[in-house]
Amino acid sequence: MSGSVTIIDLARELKISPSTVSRALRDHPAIKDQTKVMVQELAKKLGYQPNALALSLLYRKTNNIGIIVPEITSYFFCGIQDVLDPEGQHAVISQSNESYETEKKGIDTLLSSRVDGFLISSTFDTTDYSHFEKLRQNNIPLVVFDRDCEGLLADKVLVDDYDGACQAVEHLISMGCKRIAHIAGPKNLSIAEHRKNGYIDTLKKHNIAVDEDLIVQSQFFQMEDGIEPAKRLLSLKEKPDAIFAVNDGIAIGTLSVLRENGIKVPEEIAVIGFDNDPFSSFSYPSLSTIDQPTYEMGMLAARILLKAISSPEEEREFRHEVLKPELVVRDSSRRK
Amino acid sequence: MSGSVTIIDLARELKISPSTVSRALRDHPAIKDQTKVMVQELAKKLGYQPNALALSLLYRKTNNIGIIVPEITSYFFCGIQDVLDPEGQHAVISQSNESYETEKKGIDTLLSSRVDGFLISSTFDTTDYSHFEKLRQNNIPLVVFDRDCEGLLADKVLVDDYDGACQAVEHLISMGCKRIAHIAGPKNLSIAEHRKNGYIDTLKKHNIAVDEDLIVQSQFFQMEDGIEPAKRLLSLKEKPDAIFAVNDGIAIGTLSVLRENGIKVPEEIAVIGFDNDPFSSFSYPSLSTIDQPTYEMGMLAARILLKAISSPEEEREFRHEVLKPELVVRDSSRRK
DNA sequence: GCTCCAAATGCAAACCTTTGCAAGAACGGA
DNA sequence: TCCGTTCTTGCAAAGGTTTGCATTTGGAGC
Repeated sequence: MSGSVTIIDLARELKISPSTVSRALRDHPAIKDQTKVMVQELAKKLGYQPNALALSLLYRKTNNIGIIVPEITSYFFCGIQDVLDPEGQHAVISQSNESYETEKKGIDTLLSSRVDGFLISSTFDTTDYSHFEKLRQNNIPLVVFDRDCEGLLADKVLVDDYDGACQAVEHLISMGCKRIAHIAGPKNLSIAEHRKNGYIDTLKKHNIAVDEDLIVQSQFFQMEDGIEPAKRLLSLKEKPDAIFAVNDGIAIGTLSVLRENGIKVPEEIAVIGFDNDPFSSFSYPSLSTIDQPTYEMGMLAARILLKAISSPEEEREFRHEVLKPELVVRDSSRRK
Repeated sequence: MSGSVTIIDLARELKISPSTVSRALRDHPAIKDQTKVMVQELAKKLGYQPNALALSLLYRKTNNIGIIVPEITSYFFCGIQDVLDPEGQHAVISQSNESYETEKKGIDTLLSSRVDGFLISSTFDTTDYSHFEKLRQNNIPLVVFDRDCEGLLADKVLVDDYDGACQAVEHLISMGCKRIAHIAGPKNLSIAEHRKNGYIDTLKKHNIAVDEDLIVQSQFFQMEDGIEPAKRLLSLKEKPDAIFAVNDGIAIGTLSVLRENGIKVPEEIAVIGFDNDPFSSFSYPSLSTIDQPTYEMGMLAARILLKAISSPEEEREFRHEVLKPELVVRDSSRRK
């Protein structure tokens, strides 16, 4: 940042006023062509770059977007960046690592650095939304994506987890599975709850009794977190013939347990995950799953946020976009 | 950002000057205790937050760090954030997607937003470093990490890829493998080059002839990019009995090809990757690999950068840290 | 009541840019 | 030559904060 040349430097050099330089650079009609050329040439020669800080201060807009996510992944981030970049906006990221405290701190720190708006996907532990409410009170736009915060008034871009779960279970049923188990996600997390509800309702729809023993819970979303729940399912007297895991990580962990126990997938137990993570097509057997449009989710969330930032403060309707997920059938659930 | 309360607001409310308010808030000794209390209470009541923009302008320091990486992953980012956070620094991220042009644009855009320094891991295509040199000319600190830019004068935090490759190949040899193939990475990428050199030198050290047929190249680093090279290796008249892949992604792709061809791993062909990606322990068979200290790399790079930013412009020695990777043996190379 | 000193506070500049308004310059017409 | 336009340019304020220096305030001592 040192050695940067300012408009004042140019003005001094050319013995004209800073305002004239400013106008010349922005091609203001009131400036003589000769002056414009003179200024622009010197600016180029000296490598003048406007000081974004001064502009931010003046216009009360930093062109920085705060992003708070449990874990940063490149998929949705691509979508966000592809929207932000052309608009000259920057992504300032804070990873919450599934910690409510970290998330809260992240908001404060980004807030004090004056980001123009927030894109947020909340943690497991986030049940209290007062730190989000605070944003609205400060009139800072906020778009919630991926993980819903139920009851929070905000723009939202979500995936229809319920529908995805229905598709997954319908598929398993169509493959002839009768005892379908579910490894559910962390308790108070809405996406996990919706997936579980989709599971339950689909069973009911097909007049299959919901057996509470067949619903176990995972603590987190990583592959190793699938091991324990899978073992619990295997220890049942009446084993399931299919497992619908809350996400691909858990499903992969499950596959490893089944493999170790010599259980044939999908012949003995079919498995399906959720997310369509890139490794899911390379697991053994390749994992059936529900594809989420993560890139689109990132784009849409970013677009909505930018619109909210640029639009006047008039009370808008909050948008509530729900993207459709899609069944991807692979070997782990393909019978015969 | 609207509705934010300033020092001037506090001053007006209390009928004192902004400078007094400023000093009171910062606990300046020249201010009467009574005044301090009065100011601090009002500040709290009104939710005053200092305007970081104004401070940045004044101190010529944004407390923003620019991060440019081919693809953002949470592992090294955790390390970076854990260093940045306590120092009140923020990560502004630009993903280059392995595109040189995007990388260059990323530098310019972050530069104009006045980040204090850069953490950079360059793309495949980056052979010209003039955009990095520009940073040094502007006196903006830069730490290169993970992927080396050979010949560039800058602080660097790298992993000893050569040594990692040696460990991998030594291991394969110790398991009794004779015809060890290598799936190399993109041509001009230094880490790929180093890994390949480690492979070659280790073979030579053990008096094993280097067979050019056994060295094939992958185009990128994703799992699907391992398929084509693996097939090429399998089409050889004399098949290899081991494959050292340039990274875990390629190795996983390779495993899938071997599986499809009914080749037993590790009995017929042993496989080892590089990186210790989280999915590598859940592949089938679980993948032997070289663990990289990504978290430490992130931390160290961030620490060095912060130091460079805070230290005076005196010409320092550039630091050149090389972290040691570590062999992780799993099923894909364990010969009884 | 006056002087002097210390304690407490205020002023103004600096960081960099934009922009409404005022002022200066140039020029045409009479 | 002078007036009235029309072009150009400059001034100053605003955005929020810090800080060296000057100023005010208050009280003690004589």
